[in-house]
Amino acid sequence: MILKSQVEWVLHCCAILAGLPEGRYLSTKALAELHGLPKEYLSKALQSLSQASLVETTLGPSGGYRLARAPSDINFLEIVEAVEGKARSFTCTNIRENNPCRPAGYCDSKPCAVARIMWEADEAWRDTLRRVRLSDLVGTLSEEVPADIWRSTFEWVLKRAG
Amino acid sequence: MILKSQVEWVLHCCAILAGLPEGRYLSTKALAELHGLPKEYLSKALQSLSQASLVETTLGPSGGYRLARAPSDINFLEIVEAVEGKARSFTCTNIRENNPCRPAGYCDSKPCAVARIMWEADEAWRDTLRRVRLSDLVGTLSEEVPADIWRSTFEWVLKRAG
DNA sequence: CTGTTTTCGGATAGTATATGTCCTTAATTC
DNA sequence: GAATTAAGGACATATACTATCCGAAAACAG
Repeated sequence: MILKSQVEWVLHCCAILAGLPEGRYLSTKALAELHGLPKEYLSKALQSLSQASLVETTLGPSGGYRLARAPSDINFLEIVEAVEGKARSFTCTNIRENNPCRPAGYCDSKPCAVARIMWEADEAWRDTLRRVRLSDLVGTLSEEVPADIWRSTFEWVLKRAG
Repeated sequence: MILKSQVEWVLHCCAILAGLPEGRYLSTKALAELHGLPKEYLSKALQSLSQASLVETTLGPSGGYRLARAPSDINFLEIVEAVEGKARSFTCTNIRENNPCRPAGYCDSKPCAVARIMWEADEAWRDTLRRVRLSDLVGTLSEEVPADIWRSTFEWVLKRAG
């Protein structure tokens, strides 16, 4: 059970977009360079954010991405699910139905007990991510990243933001 | 992020093994037939349980698997990790190090803030599974599965248990 | 002792998914 | 009109999952 590397990518990208001034856009090219990522493939991940309506885009030079909502109104789960999908990590194939001791045509009243437990764990994972806002990440980063690096990074970004 | 189907398989198998009388063994063949699973591949999953010391084995006819500990002393996380591995679902590749604004040779004092949040969610998932004992599953099943199916299943099992 | 059954490990093949690249199209800016 | 961008399709590669087959060693029955 391994998350796509795209999850890591878009989380870092969203943190950068969260620091972008109102009305400005940042391109795939800039985000790829800033994080040392393959531009073409990162583009696919950003398209996922776009399809999930987490970011807005414009075309042309000075075009790119910006957040569609305030960082305090976007949580981690939304970002993760945008690229990873909303499917549960555990899929029940109902192997209990293969039990040769079952009467033919017997129908279960409840979903499988095994699945219910696995889904509960899945929900705990989702709940944790749902509780963390993008603004929380930005807050942590602005505290932990050395001030000069933090500042020069956004100078670098603003120089490239349309 | 999708768990292997083997996870579902071994959980159901452990539930059956938990109902096995003291000192008896159940073979891969029987477990595969009972759940309608490919015998050879299920064998790999059961080997994982064996390597994790969750089950004990004997060879020869009348050989097979039995639980190494009481069902109340085995939790879901142990079983899941036996086949799924103990690795975290989110792997941090430290893309922040690619930031061109970083001074050369700069070293981070803490693990990445993004990773810490993702790992926290991972821990919530693990905690949930850790809290559920195999005996809890058996308890639920014995309540929910119709008594006649439950009984005939274990008659079927005992007929094949060595 | 011989033959059968079992677990276990290695080898191998097929399938699905993840990763990565390339190209075209339409919109936007200058 | 030329350059730049997001979007999406097509395609290739890599990695993991699923599945099967085989041989070895151990246990058991006759």
